Amino acid sequence: MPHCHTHIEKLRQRGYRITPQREIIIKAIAHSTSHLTAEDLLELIRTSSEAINIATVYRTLEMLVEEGLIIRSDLGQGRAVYAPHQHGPHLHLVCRQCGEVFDADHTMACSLREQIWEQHHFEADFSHTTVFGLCALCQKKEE
Amino acid sequence: MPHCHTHIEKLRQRGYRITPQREIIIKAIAHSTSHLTAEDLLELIRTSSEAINIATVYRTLEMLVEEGLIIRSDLGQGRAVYAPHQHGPHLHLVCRQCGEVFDADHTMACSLREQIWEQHHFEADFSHTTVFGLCALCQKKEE
DNA sequence: CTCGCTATTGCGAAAATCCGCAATAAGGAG
DNA sequence: CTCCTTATTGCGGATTTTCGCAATAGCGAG
Repeated sequence: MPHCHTHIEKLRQRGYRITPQREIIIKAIAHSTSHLTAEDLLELIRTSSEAINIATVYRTLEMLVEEGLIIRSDLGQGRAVYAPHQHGPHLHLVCRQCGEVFDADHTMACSLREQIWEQHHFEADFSHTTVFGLCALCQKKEE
Repeated sequence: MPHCHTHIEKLRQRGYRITPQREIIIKAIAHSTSHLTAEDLLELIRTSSEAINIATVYRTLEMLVEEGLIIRSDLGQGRAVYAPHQHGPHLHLVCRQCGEVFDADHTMACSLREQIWEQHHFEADFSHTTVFGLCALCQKKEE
């Protein structure tokens, strides 16, 4: 919630036009504490304001992902979830079991980035990479 | 190609029924050298044999992923690609510009996996993690 | 404040993916 | 080999996500 205006300013500076639809979407996702599907978001918006076309929601989400303001995770099952990216770049640890998303410092990936560069001349960007696995809780449940 | 029968045997032992459709799909994907979408696979199959329903392709792919015989990566743009798991797990380096996919040795991520474990008790699985970035070619074009 | 360029929206339709259900067939038992 | 159980297929249709295109509307210039 304190980030809405920062985000909007950032987008404006990068040459994006600030439309009412974008403001609404940005506010809604910034206020959310957990990850949302595009449909969730649409529902949220519908209650508080004019309906926004679902295609616009998808396009805005795609843009926000590209600009690094939110993150998108494909959790399988043909559904993607979106979440605010409030504390700067980081890795996303997504639990395969419960779907929970944890943030990890992306600087841990520095040496890996260097190795990839040396071997493939590929400039890897770990600033919002999604890593699947099992969270501590679900590991216990497995036994 | 040498793995088809191993795969089929494995599935049989795990209680799956071996249908002609499954054999065809397993052979097609095992023979492929690169990543395929479900549609690619359908096309491949159509040329050599009876048409198989696309839903069956998806269901078989999902099952093979669950059984760990193939891997699935979401490369964004609403498309998933599937690849044999025979050459061992690997990282997917996806170029943001041209969309090309490169494979990298996943053992490079070992130390990162350990760090994540120490800091978050999260059991990360890098066996088919997708890393976005810029490939060597597109880096040159950027200048 | 008005004008003009062009980014953005909404709409309808196309893709991609998944799902329910009846019909079929794999594989074990006899 | 035949029969039975039930996993699997094909089909049609639902859902999720994307796309093309005409209409709309930000926002910078004047």
